[in-house]
Amino acid sequence: MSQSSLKQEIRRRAKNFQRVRAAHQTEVAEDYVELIDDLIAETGEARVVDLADRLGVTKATVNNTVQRLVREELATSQPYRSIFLTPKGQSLARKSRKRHELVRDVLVALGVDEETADADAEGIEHHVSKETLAAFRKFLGRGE
Amino acid sequence: MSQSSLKQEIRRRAKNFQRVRAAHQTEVAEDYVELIDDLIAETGEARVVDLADRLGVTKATVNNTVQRLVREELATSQPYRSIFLTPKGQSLARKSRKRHELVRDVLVALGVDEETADADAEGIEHHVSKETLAAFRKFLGRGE
DNA sequence: TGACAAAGTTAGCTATGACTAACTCTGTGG
DNA sequence: CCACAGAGTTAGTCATAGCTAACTTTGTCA
Ligand SMILES: [Mn+2]
Ligand SMILES: [Mn+2]
Ligand SMILES: [Mn+2]
Ligand SMILES: [Mn+2]
Repeated sequence: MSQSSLKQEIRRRAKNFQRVRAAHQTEVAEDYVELIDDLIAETGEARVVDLADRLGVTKATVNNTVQRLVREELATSQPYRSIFLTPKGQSLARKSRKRHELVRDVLVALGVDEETADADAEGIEHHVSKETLAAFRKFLGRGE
Repeated sequence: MSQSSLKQEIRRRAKNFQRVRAAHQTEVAEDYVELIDDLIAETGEARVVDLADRLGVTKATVNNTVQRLVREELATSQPYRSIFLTPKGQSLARKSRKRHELVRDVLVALGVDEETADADAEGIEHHVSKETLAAFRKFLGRGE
C-alpha cells in the first residue's frame, strides 16, 4: 500500500469513529422523543415519572434531559405539567420508531427471538446508516 | 393487558435501555484495545499519536483513556513509552475484532457495500447480544 | 377543604470523554 | 553531541448523563 493510501485509510477509520461519537450525541434524544410519542399515544400524556420508569433512570435525570430537548426544540414543557413534542420532535419520533422496528424485524428475520431482537435494536438503531436501512428494507422485501 | 404484565413490560423496556447504557461504558475500551492490538500486529508497537490519528481525537484524549485502560487492567504503559495490552486486554481485543468482522460480514451479506458495512459495524458491534451473534453466524453458515 | 402522597424541581455531586494550551521528554540528524 | 522536532504529558475547561437528597407543587379523597 502506498504512503498516501495508507494516510487515506487512517482518515477513513477515524471518520468511522467520529460518526459513532456523533450518533451517541443524538441517541438519547431519539429514545426520549420516541418514548414521549408512545406515551401520548397510549395514555394521552407523557409525564416525567412515566419516562423515568420506562427508561430506568431517576426523575431528576429525566428533568435534565427534557430541558435539553426543549433547548433543542424537540419538546415543550411547563413546570409541573406533562411534556409535549414540537413538530420537529414528532417527526424525529416517527423516524426513530420506524427505524427501530425495521432493525428489530431484520434481526427476527435472521432468526433472533423477538425479545432479544427488540432489546438489541434499542442500541443498534442509532448506528445504522441510510444505505444500510435501504438494504434492510430490500432484504425484507419492503420498499425498494 | 393486566396490571402486573403492564408493569413487567415497563421493567423489560427499562432493562433494554439499561443494557444500552452499560454497553456505552465498555465500548470505548473495546475500540481502543482492538486498535492497540492492530497497531502492535501491523507496526510492532502502539503509540499515543497513532491511536489519536486513527480514532480522530487529540493525543491528550488518548492519554486520558489509556490511563483508564490501565486502571481497568486492560493495558500497561510507562511514561513516554508505547502501550501494551494485558492478557485480559488481548482477549478483549480478539473478541472485539471477531465480533466487528462478523457484524460487517452480515451487513455485506445483506447487500450493504463494504465501506458502509465497516463504518456501521463500528457502532453496531457494541450492541449485539450473544444470541444475535449466534444467529449471525448461523445465517452466514459459520459455526453452529 | 385541607392533609398528604405523589409528582416535579432544584442543587450539588460524580465519571466519561472530549477539547486547547502549555509544558516536558526522547531520540535522531547534522 | 546536542538542537530541536515530534511525541507524550499535564492542567484546566466543557457538555452529557447519570445519581441522591431536599425541596415545592399538585391534586385527590376523607
Ligand atoms: Mn435506542
Ligand atoms: Mn428505540
Ligand atoms: Mn466500535
Ligand atoms: Mn471495532
